[in-house]
Amino acid sequence: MTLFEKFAVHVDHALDALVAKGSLPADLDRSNVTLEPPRDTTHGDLATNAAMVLAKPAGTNPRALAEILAVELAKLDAVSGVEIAGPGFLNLRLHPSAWIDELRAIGQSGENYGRSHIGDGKAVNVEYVSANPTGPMHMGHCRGAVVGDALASLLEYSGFKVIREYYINDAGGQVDTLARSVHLRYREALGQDIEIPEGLYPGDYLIPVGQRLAKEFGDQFLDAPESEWLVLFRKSAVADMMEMIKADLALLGIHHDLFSSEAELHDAGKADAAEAELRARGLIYDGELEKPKGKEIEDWEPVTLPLFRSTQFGDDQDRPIKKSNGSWTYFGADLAYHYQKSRNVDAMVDIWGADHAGTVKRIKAAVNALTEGKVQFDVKLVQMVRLLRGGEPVKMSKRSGSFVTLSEMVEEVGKDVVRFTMLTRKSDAQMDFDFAKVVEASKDNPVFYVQYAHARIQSTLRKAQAEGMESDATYLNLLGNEEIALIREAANFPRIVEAAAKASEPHRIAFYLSDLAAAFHAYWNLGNDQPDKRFILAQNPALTGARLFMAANIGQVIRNGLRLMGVEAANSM
RNA sequence: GCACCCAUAGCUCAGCUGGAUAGAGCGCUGCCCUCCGAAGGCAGAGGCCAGAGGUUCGAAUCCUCUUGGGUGCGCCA
Repeated sequence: MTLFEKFAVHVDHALDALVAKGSLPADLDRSNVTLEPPRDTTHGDLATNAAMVLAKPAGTNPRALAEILAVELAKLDAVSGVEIAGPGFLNLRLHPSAWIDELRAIGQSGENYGRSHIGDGKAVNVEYVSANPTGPMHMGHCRGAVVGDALASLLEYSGFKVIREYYINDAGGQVDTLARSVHLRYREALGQDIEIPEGLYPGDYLIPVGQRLAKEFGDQFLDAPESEWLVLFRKSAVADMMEMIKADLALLGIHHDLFSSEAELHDAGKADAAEAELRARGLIYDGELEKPKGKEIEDWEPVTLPLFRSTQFGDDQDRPIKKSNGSWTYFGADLAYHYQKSRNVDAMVDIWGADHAGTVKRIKAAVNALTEGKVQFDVKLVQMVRLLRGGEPVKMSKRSGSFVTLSEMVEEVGKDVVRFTMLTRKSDAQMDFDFAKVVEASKDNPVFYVQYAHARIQSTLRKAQAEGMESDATYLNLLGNEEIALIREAANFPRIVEAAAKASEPHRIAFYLSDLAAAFHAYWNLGNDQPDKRFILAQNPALTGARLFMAANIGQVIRNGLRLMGVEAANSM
């Protein structure tokens, strides 16, 4: 149990005591009572809003309730002082030993410090990346991949049973385009001159696929009609693309548990089942679409299609689930996919690019209707990343097939830099990724800053060891105010992890680590002016051991945070 | 035309799901290496949290409207 959890219980018991005395009603809702470290450290170590939140329903005023609650809290051994402040905050000051106990707790928990059980073993499906299987991963996929992966780790660490899923869109028109593009490369491999028309994929990465098919099938399909090779080439090319994508993801340290195929979903009749279900509930009907506004469409003709009543859920239009040729629309297929998925889990999270923002509402509405709200479903949008180099935009042309690929990014700046940097903004805000800045060794680069703090800790431990001293928890009571301040920051880690998991916001870990690193660097610099504030004091092995113990455990917290982000901690730089 | 996202220091961004005097980095001003890593640190200046209403003990945070940016919007994927 962390220090905050312990004191939350203490506050609860103090309220119980007031109830027992008859000074507080028994049936008050305490869910809004919080216990937090105050922003301003002069306000003490912990603050609770209990008196303010409960005063009104208890029929009293905050100050009066605070007075009697303060008396109860002051009875605690670990509390050295209670103050009533502002509109009715209760500020608690703790004996240093309370923080030193927490430092010991970090030492005992080690790599599990920050782990929690708030997920209660519930199964959560996190679907991320899901790039179309038509080419290599490029930087546009990168942020969603990192955010999704970090979120999955975060949920796992918080006690959820996580399934990392990649949904392969291998049934739409774009994979037919892929197959045709590959057929061209196949002909090329057999010696024909080819020209790649507009609309097909021009990338070089399809050349080896064509060569492989040429080797496998000879000239069997050279002049054959499309109907003979399309399905075969499509399947084969998609398999190749997925191998390529998996290799790209592996460069970022990303490995999914489950790859599900849209085509297989249809083959298994899941989409039809979903449609039947929705029709039975009156959520699908046959009707006509309105002509889209804002854009002139010359060949518009009203057609009767099976429509989902998404207007019932706030969409501005009912949406078709099938096209006039009978095949599934993307929306229809996606609906079926989520329906299928929802049967095996307690919650689902999708990570989508912001370009799909317009469809979030309808899919959430549809899925909620299908699961009757029993399966929590959320879509996290990840905004665009602008690539820069020294402040100048990196030029990209999709038409020529020359975009910045994920593997190029990782090759240039490294996996850890990509991952950390992608988590330095909340995901629904746009971000810039500057190739020059992210590798800069300075304090305005958080990747470096955090790594540097960890490297300093490790080098200090190495140096101490060389001088025959080591981390020792025997004399932790020798630690002073500056050390306590640092421990206080480290002790925030479990709270941050929990909040980040609840909000599905992995970027909070990155910001926290920057704060912790700043606190560490500040502490370190005390030793510049005051030699007795350094870690290694030859004449004082007891204090040295205590400080090294603290340093080692600050390092542990940094490692735990970095691990959630999928970033390795540097031992030297 | 419509939907979604965003708007916080000169710049880039946090702000712990409603808490106290709104924070950090860059840039600017002034300091700190005989030293375990100065690749760092300390201090100062800098704010109408886009604007207007509302909700309540309390709003940058929640609701409505307005303004200004971004993204997307076909039976595409």
